[in-house]
Amino acid sequence: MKADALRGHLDPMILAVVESEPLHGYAIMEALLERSGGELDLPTGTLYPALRRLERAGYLASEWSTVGGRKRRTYQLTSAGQKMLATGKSEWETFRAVVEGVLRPSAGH
Amino acid sequence: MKADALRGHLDPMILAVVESEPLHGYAIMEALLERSGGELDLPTGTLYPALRRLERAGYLASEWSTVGGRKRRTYQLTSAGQKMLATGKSEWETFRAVVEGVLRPSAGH
DNA sequence: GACGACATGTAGAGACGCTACATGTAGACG
DNA sequence: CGTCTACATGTAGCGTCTCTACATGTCGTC
Repeated sequence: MKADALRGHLDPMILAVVESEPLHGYAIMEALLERSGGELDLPTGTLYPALRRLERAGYLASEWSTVGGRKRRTYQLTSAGQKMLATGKSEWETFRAVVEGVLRPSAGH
Repeated sequence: MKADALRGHLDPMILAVVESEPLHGYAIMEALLERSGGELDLPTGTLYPALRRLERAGYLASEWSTVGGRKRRTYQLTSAGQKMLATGKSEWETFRAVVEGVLRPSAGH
């Protein structure tokens, strides 16, 4: 999977992963890896800046904690984030319909 | 639909449109608009550079003609372009599975 | 003591879709 | 004749996001 393909689609995916429960960065990485069937193995240079961006935008809120001597920054979805996630899901459906409408040999060309 | 969403997905869409018949730039724009149900209205600053990029990469070949006093550059798919289109379609399926695996409330979270 | 898993982060590069601009023809309408 | 819309192609420069590479540190195990 090419890197560029992810553009603009990563944000809702991150939000989706923390929807049911707050997670810290590393756990978000693992969750994405698992939910994607091993396909989505984000480098830290992608994930952490994305998380900060989402927090700055008000979609996530973070909190530091220490577990087993390791510091964790745990992110949870804000109410704005929930709305954004819903929007993102809806936009994904649109996008998907657009791509498939173009890609599949249309009914009558 | 956000601009970034398109990143990395535009190329296969363009190739798909010229698969069945060669088209010139403006006609490709119209075909994309039609196949996408009016959603995909590309600005010329996106389409024309993309076409040149695809030609430079060897996926498209172009030829000038004049129709009704207007000059047209008509693009057709090369054999490399056909392969690329097949790859692109396959990658789209993967990508789609990844996004939906993450986005939809997973079976057991 | 070294290594792998856990955990977070920054700096800089590269790619590409967008806005805005530039150019020109053909046909319709008043 | 002048203006406007559709047709038709193109470039310059911007902004943004993901990536690579690097930096730092803990914990448990061998």
